[in-house]
Amino acid sequence: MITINDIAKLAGVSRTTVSRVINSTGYVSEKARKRVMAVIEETGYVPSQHAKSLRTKETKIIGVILPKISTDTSSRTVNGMNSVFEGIGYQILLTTTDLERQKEIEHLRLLQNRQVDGIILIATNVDQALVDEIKSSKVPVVVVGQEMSGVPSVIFDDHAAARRMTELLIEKGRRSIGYIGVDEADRSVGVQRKAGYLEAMAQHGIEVEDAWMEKGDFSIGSGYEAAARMLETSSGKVDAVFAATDRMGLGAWRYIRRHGYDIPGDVAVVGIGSSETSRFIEPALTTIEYEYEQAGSVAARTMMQLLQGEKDVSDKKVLDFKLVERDSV
Amino acid sequence: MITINDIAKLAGVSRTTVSRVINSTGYVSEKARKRVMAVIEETGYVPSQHAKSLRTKETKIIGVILPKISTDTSSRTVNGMNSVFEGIGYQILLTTTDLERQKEIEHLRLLQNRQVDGIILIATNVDQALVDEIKSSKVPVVVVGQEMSGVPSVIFDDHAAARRMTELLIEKGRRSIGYIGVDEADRSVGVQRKAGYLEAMAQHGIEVEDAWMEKGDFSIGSGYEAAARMLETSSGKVDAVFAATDRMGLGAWRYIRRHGYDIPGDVAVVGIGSSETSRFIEPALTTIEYEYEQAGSVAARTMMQLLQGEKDVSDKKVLDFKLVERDSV
DNA sequence: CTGAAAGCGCTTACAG
DNA sequence: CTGAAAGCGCTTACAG
Repeated sequence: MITINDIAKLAGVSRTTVSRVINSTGYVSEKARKRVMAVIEETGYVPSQHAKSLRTKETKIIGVILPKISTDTSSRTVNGMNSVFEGIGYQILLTTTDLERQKEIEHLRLLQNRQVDGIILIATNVDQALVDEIKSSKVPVVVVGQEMSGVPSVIFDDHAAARRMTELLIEKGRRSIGYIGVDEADRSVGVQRKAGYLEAMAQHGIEVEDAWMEKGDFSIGSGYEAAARMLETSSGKVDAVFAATDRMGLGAWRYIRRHGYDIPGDVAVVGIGSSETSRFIEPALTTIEYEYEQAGSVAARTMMQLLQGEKDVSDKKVLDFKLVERDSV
Repeated sequence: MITINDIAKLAGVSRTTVSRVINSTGYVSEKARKRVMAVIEETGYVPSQHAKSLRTKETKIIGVILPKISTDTSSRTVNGMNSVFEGIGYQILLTTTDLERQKEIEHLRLLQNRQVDGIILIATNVDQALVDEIKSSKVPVVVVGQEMSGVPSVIFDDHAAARRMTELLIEKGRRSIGYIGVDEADRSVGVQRKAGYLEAMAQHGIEVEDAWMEKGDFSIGSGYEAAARMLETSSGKVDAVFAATDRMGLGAWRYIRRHGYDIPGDVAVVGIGSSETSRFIEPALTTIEYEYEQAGSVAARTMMQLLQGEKDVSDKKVLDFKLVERDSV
């Protein structure tokens, strides 16, 4: 392996000088710079990041923890972050928990050991253990997708989005609106969205029946099952199904079509997330679109503020949403 | 920051001993080990990977270059690699080129600077510049998805898969089979699949008309456009469309349905890749399923062989495929 | 404008 | 079973 010492020797200067030309710091004569550059070019030398980091305590790497890499959500968020980091010489180190909660904590630790400069976590829960781990982190952490008091977070207005969607359904004349939610450990999806739905229903004086409330686990299959239970127990009384996520909405959509109901004639189906498949099916799913790219870039910019030691970094940025009305209502 | 020296002092031993208990190497008395462990526990000490790597020249990190993170293909491949690496203490550093070819080379360089132990590249082309970069790499490189002579690669049998699919269409009585391919810089998708299609056609004595051959760019939209051109110029003569990828197949599917044709009554549509959406639409798309998880795990295992300096690592592993017949034929 | 020297936090022969 | 010392490849005051 070729090192800074080799370059120094070949260029006939000290390694201090080589370091200076590499980093363009301090004074270096034009002649020395030229010679060093030439040698670097010839040899294809690249400085060891480890040695450098060991000295400077900086890695220019931001660790990103994703729940799942295969989703639109993840890729769009990462793209948003990339757009900010790329220009300023930062790199992203991606890890994925594959939806295992325990791994969020594990990866938080692993990334710190790798000496990343900061960590952006796309969170799926607000467990106390997670919050504790974040608060005791040596490096700045920015959370996306969940609100955590005292931790800089970028979130969507899940409550308002769900309320708006429910109102659309009510405007369209639906009254018996079933809801497919998820576990409440996920505050954003499990709690906020449900609250938005319930609030809209209450405001319009519609009493929500027990049989209308179902729960899934984010998967398409669980949406299918939930729709089945809902339509069986309330014996076809439901005239709309609101799924907290597009994937579960897709499952519900499939159950409903398979069992001879017309969408939206008999039952309307809506989701949240604007996935590719939701746009593609016929009738296309009405959904809420979140600006994931923006979430990514806002998170990245927040991280940079933290890294630059800015004091007044607000610990909560709420992003907008857009209602996308399609054929399923 | 707390270092190995602090631990040594607190535990009343030398840092050599601390190093030994951390890495479980050499002899350490039970008493010393206990004391050191206790101190590590209390302080929450974690060794600096940079310092460690600087000494050992090992990082236990494998860099992975993905063309796009949002696809099923990518996530399944990464999962396959994870299943191998997780057990043996290796971590994955993910980067994405977002389909820009130049970035494959750039990332190859960046990862080497980060001193990863090896690089797995999910390749989209076999440009000479790329091959050169790979061959001059300081660390082992394994390529997935493209055949590169002299470079260990894991590939699918694209030629056989396309031929098999074409034969299915012919068995079903189709004769005028249109083909939507991609640029030939991509040997696997652009060249091999087309060759398989052409071979099957030739073997069955069907002459392929110019108007049946179209080209797209992997996107859904390009499949739509290609189908449009195909059905217009050959004035409805085509009775099947074979798209080299599911996404383009989806586009074709959409065009065909929108223009009043029945699938599969008037036109059959098939793809390759087994994407989620392809399964979900009605009629569901007939496709080829590749074992991406297996590709990932095979690539990971090949990497480990390379890292362990094994001599007889075959530089070409060809994976199987499965024909998934659904409603679109 | 340039270089010698110290030091970042580890591991690993070597000697005991 | 244990420790002193050298060294991995850099950067950065400090002195000239």
